Amino acid sequence: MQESQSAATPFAPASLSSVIGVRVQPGPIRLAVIDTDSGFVRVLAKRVGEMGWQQRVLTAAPRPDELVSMRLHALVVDLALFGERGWEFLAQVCESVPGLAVIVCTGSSSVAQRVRGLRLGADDWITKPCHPQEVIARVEAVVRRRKRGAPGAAQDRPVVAGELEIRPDQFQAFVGGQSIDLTRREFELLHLLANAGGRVLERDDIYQHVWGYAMVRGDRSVDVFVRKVRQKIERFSPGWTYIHTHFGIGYRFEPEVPDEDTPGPELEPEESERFMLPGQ
Amino acid sequence: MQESQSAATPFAPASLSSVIGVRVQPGPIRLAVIDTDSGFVRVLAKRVGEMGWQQRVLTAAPRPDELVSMRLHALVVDLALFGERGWEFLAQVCESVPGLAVIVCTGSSSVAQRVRGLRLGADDWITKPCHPQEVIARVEAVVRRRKRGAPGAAQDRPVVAGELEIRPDQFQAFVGGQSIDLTRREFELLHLLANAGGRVLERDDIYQHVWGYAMVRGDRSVDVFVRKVRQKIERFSPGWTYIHTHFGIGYRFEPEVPDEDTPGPELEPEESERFMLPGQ
DNA sequence: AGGGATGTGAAAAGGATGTGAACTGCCTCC
DNA sequence: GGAGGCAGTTCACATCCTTTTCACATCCCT
Repeated sequence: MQESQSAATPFAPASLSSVIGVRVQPGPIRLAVIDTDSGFVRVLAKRVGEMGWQQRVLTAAPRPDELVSMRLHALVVDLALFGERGWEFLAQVCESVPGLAVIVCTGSSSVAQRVRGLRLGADDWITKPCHPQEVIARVEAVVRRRKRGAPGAAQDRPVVAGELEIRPDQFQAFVGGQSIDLTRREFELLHLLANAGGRVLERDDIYQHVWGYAMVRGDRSVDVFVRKVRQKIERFSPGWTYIHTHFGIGYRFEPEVPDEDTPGPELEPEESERFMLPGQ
Repeated sequence: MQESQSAATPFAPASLSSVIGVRVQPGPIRLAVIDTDSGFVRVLAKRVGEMGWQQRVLTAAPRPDELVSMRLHALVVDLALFGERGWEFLAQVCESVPGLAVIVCTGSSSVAQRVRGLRLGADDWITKPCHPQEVIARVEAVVRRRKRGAPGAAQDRPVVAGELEIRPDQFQAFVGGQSIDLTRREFELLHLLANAGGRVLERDDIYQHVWGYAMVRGDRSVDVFVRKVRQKIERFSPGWTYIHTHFGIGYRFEPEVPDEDTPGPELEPEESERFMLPGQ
């Protein structure tokens, strides 16, 4: 009964460990680099990959709406690529994608240029040549600062799956606007699974991520909580199956309405099939 | 702690939350510089003064709680002053005052040192000698990044919710024009919750924003103040519920009047749609 | 069929929150 | 200078909710 995984993302496939990761973030940082310096890009990409971040390398300026659709956390850009239009690009990006961390990484520059760049909205300005570790550290610093800015889970967008709506800002899931009444652990479990992009997550990984420490052999907590979540969802979204068991492995999230006849007696299946994979 | 006032004006009393908060920069940036390099400090102070910022120059390390009471937005520090204890100081400040922007400005350093500093929580690392304009631009960039998310002066606009009217200009809440008589912290707490747009705020976030520094485990201050605020509101607006508890997470603000005519036995009372917020 | 893995229900254990009150430090007023 | 009040903190206790644990049923793969 093994099932195939979901489609690949535009980003380099992230390892499971990076999804479950060490608690740096709700997930790995999504980073884009705009540069043509192949040596620099290669070295940086290697380090970024080691960090478990997702990355994209661009050699030309994307449109602002493309940047938005990439759902980036940070952008590293060499303004030299753009010549005179660099300032314009920088200003436009900073204005149209205010949540995006912008780090300029470019060759030698004057104080006046750096000040201008920072004033236009850049978050940092690094002078080449530079060490990739420093670039990474500065990206981290900027992203960290950005997340601290807004209390509450403004960073996570709601996920709609089948009749379910998972809202990180409420630490709660809803069906038809009504709260499922999940506890914190239950919610985190569901949230983790729903954001795994259809992958099967192993028990140990789930436990590690939701409970925060390593699972001891024989611990049934994950199973018990999966049951609780299933029950609570079933009460409000009968007929649907969201959490699938993979024997000997773990669990996988995917909304599935068992064929036909018994749709919702009262619940309209309006938002069916609207499952969106988180970001990417 | 030794200290010298570089600007004649002591810091103007300001909203506690504006120190750490998501708030837009209503007034000038409050900056402290820890350095003994009199030449650097003098030149920087001049520029800072021209910007209209408020500043303090310190020549020794203040305690974290002193930093909090200064209500700073940013701190520029030369780690060289501290010798080996510099890392310790940096780590402690960044951890206990998470809302404070920390910019290290120090002499020549290695990549490893800069990476270490940034990882410990510094927001930027500038190498001396440097141009004061660049220091200012970088401080601005960091502070700007932190206050993201609140367009305009929405945070200082009155909020009307249910029978409650929260007036930031008065540091007070009213019911029917009558003051609820909240204390400073009580008001800050209510104001923070009411401006969260219905999101659930975690205790740690609340504490960090209202109290200004990191909450230690076991601190019940948030709970106690929530009770005080609830009591005071209840006296003037009986029947309404404004602050909701989310077990294991924190609190959420949403005005709700229990309908007494249609007591649905087990069904949750419908969520109120009378709650309007300006921003968000 | 056998052994291990998972589903299920309920009781026990563990934590979190509500609440009242004592305690501290600071300020004002007498 | 001291009494009294106010704001904020800390503590103890009651209560409620959550999480863990356990025994047993059921399911799956070999």
